[in-house]
Amino acid sequence: MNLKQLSEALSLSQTTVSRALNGYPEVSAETRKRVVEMARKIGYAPNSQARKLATGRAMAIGHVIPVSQHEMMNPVFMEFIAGAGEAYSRLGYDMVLKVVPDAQVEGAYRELASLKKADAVIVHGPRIHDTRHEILDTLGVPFLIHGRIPGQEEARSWIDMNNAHAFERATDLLLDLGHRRIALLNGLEDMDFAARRRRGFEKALTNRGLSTDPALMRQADMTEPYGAESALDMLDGANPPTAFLVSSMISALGVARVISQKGLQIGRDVSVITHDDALSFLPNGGDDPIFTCTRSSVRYAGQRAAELLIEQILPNPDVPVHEYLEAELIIGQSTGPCHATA
Amino acid sequence: MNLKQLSEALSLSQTTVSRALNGYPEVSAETRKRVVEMARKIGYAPNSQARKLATGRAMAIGHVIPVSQHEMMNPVFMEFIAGAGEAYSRLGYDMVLKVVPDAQVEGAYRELASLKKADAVIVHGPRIHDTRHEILDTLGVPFLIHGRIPGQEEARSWIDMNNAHAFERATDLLLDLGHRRIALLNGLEDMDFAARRRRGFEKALTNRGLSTDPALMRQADMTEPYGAESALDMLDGANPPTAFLVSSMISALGVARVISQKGLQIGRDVSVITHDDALSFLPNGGDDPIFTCTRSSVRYAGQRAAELLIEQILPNPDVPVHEYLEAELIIGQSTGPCHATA
DNA sequence: GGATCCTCCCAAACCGCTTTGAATTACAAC
DNA sequence: GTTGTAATTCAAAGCGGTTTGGGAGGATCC
Repeated sequence: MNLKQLSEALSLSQTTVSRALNGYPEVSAETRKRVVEMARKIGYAPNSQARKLATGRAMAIGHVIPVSQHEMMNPVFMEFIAGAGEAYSRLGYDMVLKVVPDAQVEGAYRELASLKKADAVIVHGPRIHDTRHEILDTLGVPFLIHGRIPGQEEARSWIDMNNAHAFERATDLLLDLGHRRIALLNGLEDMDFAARRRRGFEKALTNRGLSTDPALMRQADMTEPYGAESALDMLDGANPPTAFLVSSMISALGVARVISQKGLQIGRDVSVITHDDALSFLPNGGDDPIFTCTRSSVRYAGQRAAELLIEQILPNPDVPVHEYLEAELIIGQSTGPCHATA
Repeated sequence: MNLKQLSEALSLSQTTVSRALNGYPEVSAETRKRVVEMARKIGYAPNSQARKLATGRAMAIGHVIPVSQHEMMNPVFMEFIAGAGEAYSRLGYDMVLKVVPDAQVEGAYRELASLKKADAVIVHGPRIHDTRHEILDTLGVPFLIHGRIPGQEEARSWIDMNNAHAFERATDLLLDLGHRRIALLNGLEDMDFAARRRRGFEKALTNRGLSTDPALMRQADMTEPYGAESALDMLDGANPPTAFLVSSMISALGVARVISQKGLQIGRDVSVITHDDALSFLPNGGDDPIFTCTRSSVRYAGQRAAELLIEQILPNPDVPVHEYLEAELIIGQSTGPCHATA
C-alpha cells in the first residue's frame, strides 16, 4: 500500500495526498479529511526509508554503547537510554543502538554518520583522552556528550552532573563526621566522570590539610564483587578505613555485604556514601534511604539529552549547549560519626 | 559524495560501480580494483536510506522494551540487547530500539513494522495473555519471542530457558536439604517466565506431598528493596521460612542484606537460591559463588536470538524455530541444611 | 472587462541506490 | 566471413516518498 495507490483510490495526485497527510496548508479542509479517512481505511503508512531518502533526514539518533574490556555492560547506559527513549517517542525520533567492544566505538560512530543512519549521535562515557569529537566533526555530525571531554568543555555540547562537587561534598560530610581514613572505590579513572570524582575527593582532603592514601583508592568496573572484595581487603588491612565513598550503588551493595558479614554495622561501625544514579531497579529512596548518597538521575539526564539534541542542537549545530545537573546529597542510614580510636 | 559523482570520477556507469562495490561477478578484476581504490580515496559511503529503499530491506531488527508500570527498567533487557547487539554488528544489521510504557508496546511494534523500519522484531517479555503475535502476524513481520507465549509454543519461533524445570530442581535441592518452609520471591506472574517458575516450584512441593503457603509467595518487579522488604516481613512473621527461592540476583541481594542485618548467616541459618541471569555487573562466579543459583546467560540468549532471527527466520519465515536453553544449577555459599526445629 | 490575487491541485523532477535488459567488444568456432 | 559465446559495461527503470514550479478557476479590485 503506497502513496500512488492511495492517490489513485482518491483520484488525486500524489502531491496533494502527501501534502494533506503532512499538514501543509495548500489543501482544502474537505480534501484533507477525505484523504486522512481513506488512508486510515485502507491502512496506508508511508514507507520510512523513502521518506528519509526524500527529506534527507533519518529521523533517528545514534547511540553507541561500549562494552568494557571485562565484558561489563554498565546498567547506567540502559537507564540513560530509557530516559532518552521516552523523549524520542514523544518527539517522533527513532533510536539506533550499537553495542560494540571498546575498540570498535569509533568505527561505529563513523558508520552511523557516514552512512547517514542517524542525524545526530550521543557520545556516551567520554574518556579523558577521547577523540570521538574530532571524528564526528570531520564527519559533520551533530552530537551531544553525556559527560565532558577534557579541553572541549566550551566548544562542544554536553549534559553532565557536577561530579567533582558532589564527591567533594560527600567527602566533606564524612570528614565532618570525624572520619579520617576514607576509602574511595571509584570507576575506571580514564573515564572523565571518575577522574572528576577523584579530584573532588582529593580536593576535600587537601582543603583540610589531609593527604590521600593510595592504599585506600581503587578504580575498576563497578560490579558488586568489586565493592565486596575491596572492602574486605581494606577492612582486613593494617590500617583500615572507617568510611567508604563509592562510585556506584552496585558496588556499594558489595561493600555493605562485606561489612555485615564481618559483624559490623553499617552507619555505626563503618560509614558508606555512594553515588546513586537512581537506577530503577535499585531504588534508594524514602525518608531515610538505606544509603547516604549523592544522587542524580541518569534517566532524567537521558531525557534531557534527547530533548536538547533534537530541539537545540539539530536546528543550530554550531551553538554549543551545556546543561549542568547538580547532584543532591541525601543523608541516609549508612553514615554516622567516626568511633575509631584514632 | 554519492554514487553518481564517484562513477563520473571513474568514467564508469553507476551500474558498474555499484556492482564492483557490492561484489557482483560481472565486473573485471581490474575495474573492481580501480573502483574500490577510488571509493576509498574520495571517501565514498553509500547512503543507507537509498540502499534500503532500493533493496526493500531495512537491514535492521526492531526491539521494543517495555517500562513497567512502576517505571522499572529491567536490566535483563539491557544484557539481552548487549548480546544481540554483538551479533548484529557481526551480521551487518542495525538495532532500532524503542523504550515505551507498557501500554504503548503494541503501537510501537505496529510502527516498526508498518513503516518498514525493521525487517523483523524481537518480542520481549511475553505475558501469559499476550497478543503481540497476532498483531505482528497481520502486519506480516517475522519475529522471534524471547520466552514463550502460552498456546503459541509450536507455531511461533522462540528462544527460552527451561524456567519450570530450573525452579523445580532448585526447590528439590532445598527440600533435599531438609527445608520445608520455602519462600518464593517471584517476578510479576502475568509474565510467562514467572508463571512457569512458579509452576516448577509448586510441582516440586506437590511431588513430595507438600502444600504451598500463600504467605510465602510474592510477586513484584524485581528490585533490591523488594527482596529486602519481603525477607524482613517473612522472617519477622509468625512462621518464618528457612529458605528463599528468588527470581533475580538483584532481589536476592536485598534478601541477603536483611539476613545479615538480622545477625543471621546466609547458608547456615537461612538458605537462598536465586536465578542468576549472568548479568555482567553482578557476577556470581568462581569455584564457590556467593549465591547458589540456577544460571542461564541472557546475554547468550540475546546473541542466539539475533542469529536465529537473521539466519533462520528471515530467509524462511514460515518455519518456526525453537531453542531451549537449560539453566545450570550451581551450588554456592548460600545454601545449607535446614536447622529449624520443626 | 481586465488585471491581480488567492485557493487548491497537479505533473514532473528529485533523493541515491539497485537491478533489469540490452549493447558492445573480443575471441573462438565453423 | 559469419556466427556463437563469454566477458564487460551501460542506459534506464524502478524503489516510494517530498518538493518545485506552475496552472486552472474563482473572487476581488479598479
